[in-house]
Amino acid sequence: MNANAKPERTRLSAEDWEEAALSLIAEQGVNAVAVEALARQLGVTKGSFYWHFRTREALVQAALERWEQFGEREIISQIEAIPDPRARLPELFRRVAHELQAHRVYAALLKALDHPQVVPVMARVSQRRMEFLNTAYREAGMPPTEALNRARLTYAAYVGFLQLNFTLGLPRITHEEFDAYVEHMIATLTPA
Amino acid sequence: MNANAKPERTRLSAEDWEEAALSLIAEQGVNAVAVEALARQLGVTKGSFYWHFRTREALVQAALERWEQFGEREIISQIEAIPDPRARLPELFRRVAHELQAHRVYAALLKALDHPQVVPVMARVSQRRMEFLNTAYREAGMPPTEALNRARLTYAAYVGFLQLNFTLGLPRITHEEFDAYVEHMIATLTPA
DNA sequence: GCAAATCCATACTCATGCGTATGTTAAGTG
DNA sequence: CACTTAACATACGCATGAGTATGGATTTGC
Repeated sequence: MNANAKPERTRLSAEDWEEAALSLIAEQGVNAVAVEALARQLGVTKGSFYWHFRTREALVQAALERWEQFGEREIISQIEAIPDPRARLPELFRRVAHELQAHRVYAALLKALDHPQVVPVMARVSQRRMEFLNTAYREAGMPPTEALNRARLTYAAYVGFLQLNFTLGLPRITHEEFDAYVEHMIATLTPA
Repeated sequence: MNANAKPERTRLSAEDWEEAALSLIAEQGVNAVAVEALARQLGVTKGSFYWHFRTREALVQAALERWEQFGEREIISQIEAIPDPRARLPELFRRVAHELQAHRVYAALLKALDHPQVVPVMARVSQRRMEFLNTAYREAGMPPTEALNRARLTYAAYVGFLQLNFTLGLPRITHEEFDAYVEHMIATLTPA
């Protein structure tokens, strides 16, 4: 019983360190990733760490690239499975809105953009997502130029929303208010 | 001649330190505000600093509050001077779009939101600006609930745009593209 | 069942950056 | 011109956290 409450005294791999670093980033930001602190949390010491990684920078890099690979997939494939192109965008909005838990790492990285290592990762991820939005708008019947600008606008609104409501804790919006806001977004940013 | 190229060997005041800290924040982020580095830049040593401020934290706090006070005023009063309420929002968008230089501090603070001292300042500033947008939308004839949501959406788009284009250097948008984007924002987010 | 990897602990070094202690110079002020 | 105070210099202490050196403990392959 109780397979991993006491961390299941097995030996660690590099991936274990990367996962631990990622969840620490999600909770306390990139700057909180300190090797001795992480080691304590994993029940080992620095000696272990410096066997798996040459430097702290290498760990952060590996963790970020790991997140970049396994982070998105889920929702995108779900949305592409929807047959009617015009139904995809509203559905995308609602899905994203109600899985904000999955966006905690993204939000955490947004508020760590002074760290030079996260900037290129976030740039790539944001670029891909905006291109996804771009084709979604075109497939919904929007002319190319307008679709690109609308994709930019939509993704900017998403990023800004995370900043304003996650990072800054602006006056706690209620659940009903939030749903109304999402519907307002759909009505404003989505083609009729 | 040459009144302040060689820093004009006069003695410093607390305000001088705050201004220096602010411009350093705008260029290199909050974490770059180190007292010894700042002292070198001002041509003095730590001894001077710890006469004016009790701690580094106090300097950061003072600099942020200084920015909070003298940061906004300009544009808001200019916009309120426009007689036709429906003309204010488009004009606001265009003004803000072309004075992005003035928003460098705001962008710099956006990417330093892991620092606990900047969060409350940014929360207050963002709140005030959103309320300004809110009344602007109502004065343009929008019903209250919709106006509030539209204000949230607009400001989120603004914040997100700064993040995507300032902090992340997403594929250098051209001048014409940018103007077209602004007009698209106006068409999408502004009442006809 | 024993060697060679693999994984980890212990005990350091070293740089950075905040803060302190105390001495020194330049302005005022009576 | 004495003397007080604002503004700075110099030289420390001290905590934090990265990285190293080296040896001990476990696996794993043969």
